[in-house]
Amino acid sequence: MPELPEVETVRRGLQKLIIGNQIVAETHATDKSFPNEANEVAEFLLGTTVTNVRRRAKVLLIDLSSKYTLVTHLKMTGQLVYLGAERFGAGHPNDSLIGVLPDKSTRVTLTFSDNSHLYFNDQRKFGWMRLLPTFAVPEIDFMKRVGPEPLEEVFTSREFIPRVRRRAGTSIKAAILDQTVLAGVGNIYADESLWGAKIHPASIVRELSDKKLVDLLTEIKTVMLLAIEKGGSTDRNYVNAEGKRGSYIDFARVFRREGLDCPRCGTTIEKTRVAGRGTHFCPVCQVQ
DNA sequence: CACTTGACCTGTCCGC
DNA sequence: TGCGGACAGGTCAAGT
Repeated sequence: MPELPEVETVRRGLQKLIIGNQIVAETHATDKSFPNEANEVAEFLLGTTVTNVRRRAKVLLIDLSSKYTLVTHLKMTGQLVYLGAERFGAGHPNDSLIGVLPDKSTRVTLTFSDNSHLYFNDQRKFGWMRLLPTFAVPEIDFMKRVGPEPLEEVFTSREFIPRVRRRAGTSIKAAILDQTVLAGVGNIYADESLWGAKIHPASIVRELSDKKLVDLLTEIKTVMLLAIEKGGSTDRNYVNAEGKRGSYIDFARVFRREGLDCPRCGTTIEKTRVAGRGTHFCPVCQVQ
């Protein structure tokens, strides 16, 4: 599911909902979803309060007063949903995509002292949640290897171009999906950005001019900002911290629009496979 | 080293 | 309505 804009939307929601909350209980379905030992949980999670909610790449970081951090990767179908005490057991209000929680996809449940809850749901079980000392978070393999945040103003084409060019022999789509090149781009925003920059997703990196790569970085930043503004994309499972959908998909130009008209030139959008992923593009305005 | 493919899981959709 | 296969927003290990 979630790419940078979705995780950022969840982060913003949780920041409003759980900062200052005290955690009083934790349960998990399997050790794969939450591998920490019970004694670590008792010592560094239970009784602590949430001090901050951060994001790095597609990883969500919930800092605790114990100087530990709950590190969560939602992978394809993960959700972090908060339910206030007044709704507990009653399902979600309004336009939520979520029914009564916990449900069969619930992997981890945190209970706060006011009897509100945070649920980590994950249909496909690819995601995980781990308790780590806050200082140790940057030391995990993923954090050591992951590239720069695309929305940092200091991240410009000066840095982007040499990083993409390390993947000279592969497709540009594979290059920008590579989290060590830059952080946070996934399948939806890769397709959307490449359309914006008029680059065919299968173009080989070494064949692309620097100017094209400059355009691409501009598009990545623009698309990510718009997607955050729209609360992310709900293609299937994604919901924010309140269980609600994101609406970027209504503004998508190519993603999941195969058979429809390109909004720029009117040509029928095609779907193919690039870098092992379903890939949407306009065969006329996105040239190799 | 650079690059590609399959594996991890469950659910849904599509064609027969 | 049932059944098999393909596919789904991410990452990693293992293969070439």
